[in-house]
Amino acid sequence: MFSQTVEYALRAVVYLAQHHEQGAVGNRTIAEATQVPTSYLSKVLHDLAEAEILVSRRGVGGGFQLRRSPDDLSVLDVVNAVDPMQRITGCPLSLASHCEQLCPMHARLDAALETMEKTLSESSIRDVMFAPNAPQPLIDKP
Amino acid sequence: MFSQTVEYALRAVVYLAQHHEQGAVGNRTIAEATQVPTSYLSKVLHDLAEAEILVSRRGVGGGFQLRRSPDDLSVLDVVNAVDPMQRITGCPLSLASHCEQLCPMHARLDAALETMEKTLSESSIRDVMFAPNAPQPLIDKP
DNA sequence: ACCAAATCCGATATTTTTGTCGCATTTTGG
DNA sequence: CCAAAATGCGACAAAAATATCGGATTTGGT
Repeated sequence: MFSQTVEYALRAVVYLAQHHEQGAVGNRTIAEATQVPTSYLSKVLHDLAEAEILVSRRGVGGGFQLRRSPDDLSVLDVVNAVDPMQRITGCPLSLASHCEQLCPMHARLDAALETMEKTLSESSIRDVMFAPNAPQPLIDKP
Repeated sequence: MFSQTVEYALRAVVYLAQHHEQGAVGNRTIAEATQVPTSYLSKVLHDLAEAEILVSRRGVGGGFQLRRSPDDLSVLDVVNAVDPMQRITGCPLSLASHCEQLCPMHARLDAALETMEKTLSESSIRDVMFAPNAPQPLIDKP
């Protein structure tokens, strides 16, 4: 249901949130910490930078960094940056009389998508970094 | 978010529910009515038959038919037959301390999946066939 | 018994997603 | 100014999802 790419992007963003004070972090470092293939991660990070979620700095001491605070960044923002949620807006069969109002079949599916979209938009990155009596993302020892 | 295959399977099942009294309906007929590629639909129908959602009868006058009533068949049943929902049960990174309890990041994602799964399981095929002031699935004229 | 209608099923093709590689470009420090 | 560290980026490779084709098999009617 969630693509591999979404999972990777979330790992990277959460990692950067955890190391926010450390300035820019290189692709290699993030890849190792998040167990994502290095060369693929560089693509994902690039997408996140294009979506203005990360800032990238080239050259020595460069790397990636969160552009906004983890409080102002939702999980949905990250998802949409790499693998945008596709709501059902028009009739997939292009039936004329379904254009204005979807049939109940597609309406239900879209309602489910809407709920999920809402849940993701209401979860900030900080929200998913800490929870009582639960381990922290990416960190083995509690 | 929903695969093409899920969309096709739902169209077919709803079509068969709409033509429940007519006995078995051939692949060709369903494909035309639902605007699904004929040869691909035959695979999807086969999967639905294996999942015991449809009965298939070969030979002259054969075709596919719902095995259960549309009231006893949920959207989730159809989804799981062709493209099973994958919940997040264990830590995708295999972190030892996350095995018992997921970190909040994965916990939230899985909660969203759980909500969607619940919604789909609570929607019967009959539920998505009719709604007040809405067109019927697959049928252009209201 | 034979023929035509229909699913079954395996092989193959196409497209998208996921992943890899190498080189160009940018930047800092000596 | 040069070398090393880092991203940018385009081309390529592999895997999975989607789609097509053709023949084997089953079945009912004549």
